[in-house]
Amino acid sequence: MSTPVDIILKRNQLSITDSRKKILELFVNNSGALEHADIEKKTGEKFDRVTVYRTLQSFLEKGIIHTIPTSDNSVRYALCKDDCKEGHHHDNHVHFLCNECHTTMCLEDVTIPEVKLPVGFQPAEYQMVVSGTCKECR
Amino acid sequence: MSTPVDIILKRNQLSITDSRKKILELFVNNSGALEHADIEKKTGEKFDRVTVYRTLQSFLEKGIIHTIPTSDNSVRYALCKDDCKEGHHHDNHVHFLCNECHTTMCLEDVTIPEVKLPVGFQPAEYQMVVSGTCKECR
DNA sequence: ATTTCATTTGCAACTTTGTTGCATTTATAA
DNA sequence: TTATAAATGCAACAAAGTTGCAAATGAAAT
Repeated sequence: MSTPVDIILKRNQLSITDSRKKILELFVNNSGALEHADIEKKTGEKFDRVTVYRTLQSFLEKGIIHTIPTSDNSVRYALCKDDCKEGHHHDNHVHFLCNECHTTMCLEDVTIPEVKLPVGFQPAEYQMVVSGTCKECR
Repeated sequence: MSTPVDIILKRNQLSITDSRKKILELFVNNSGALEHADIEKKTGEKFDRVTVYRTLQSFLEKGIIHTIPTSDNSVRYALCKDDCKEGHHHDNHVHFLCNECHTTMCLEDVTIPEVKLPVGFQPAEYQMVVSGTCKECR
């Protein structure tokens, strides 16, 4: 039988391994974004650091997850809602960073507004992160 | 005599030292944002890594520079246009990241548009980064 | 100009984070 | 069940960031 996680892996031509299943499950079951350290903790350091790096890398390449810009030196990943085209996907939603619980989440329903750039600037991608207090913490 | 850089330091109650002068000059003379590694390179590794970290930290605390969100694990800093209030400053402009020359720059004239968040979300700060091709590279 | 004193710097030692090559293990398909 | 390509874990490393402390320096007062 195929679990939801297996289906995602298959659809992206990734072989179904223990680490990929466990790590992808984390994203599916977590509403917020995860960074490398979170994953190591949540899997109980069951997998090698290298494996986690490589797993995240391949999820990223396949468009299963996307990164969220942060002001610090961490890299945060979140599940792409639906299938994103391999390579370039459309991540046109706003991200929210809660200053209380420090969770980063996707606001799938909030579309990034267009902005008028100075002459000569050719936009390709827009990223927007709003920080403040989230629904749960207020 | 006081150079422009000296004035900025004095205004922020920072003693005028060699490293602070040189590093602040980099920001004043560079249009784009700088990360730690850039600063070490551009100063010719004249200053200890620790000094650079501490200098950036104090500039940040005084509101002389601000960070720009990035999707990777780097931290990019740029000069605050005018005096920002110590601690919380208003960095309500859009940032542009060029995919050709990899420069990150402040678009001071482009204000981040407001977005309507789902009920319960209390915004405090907005960040927006547009990537694409800049004025110089097209 | 000289002295004083708090601040800043550089060094050393360390922790954490991320990378690479390679042998072993595992998943998939024949 | 077996063959084989892919994924994993280990080891060794490289890079990034931190901390404590002694020495050097800047600013203010004499």
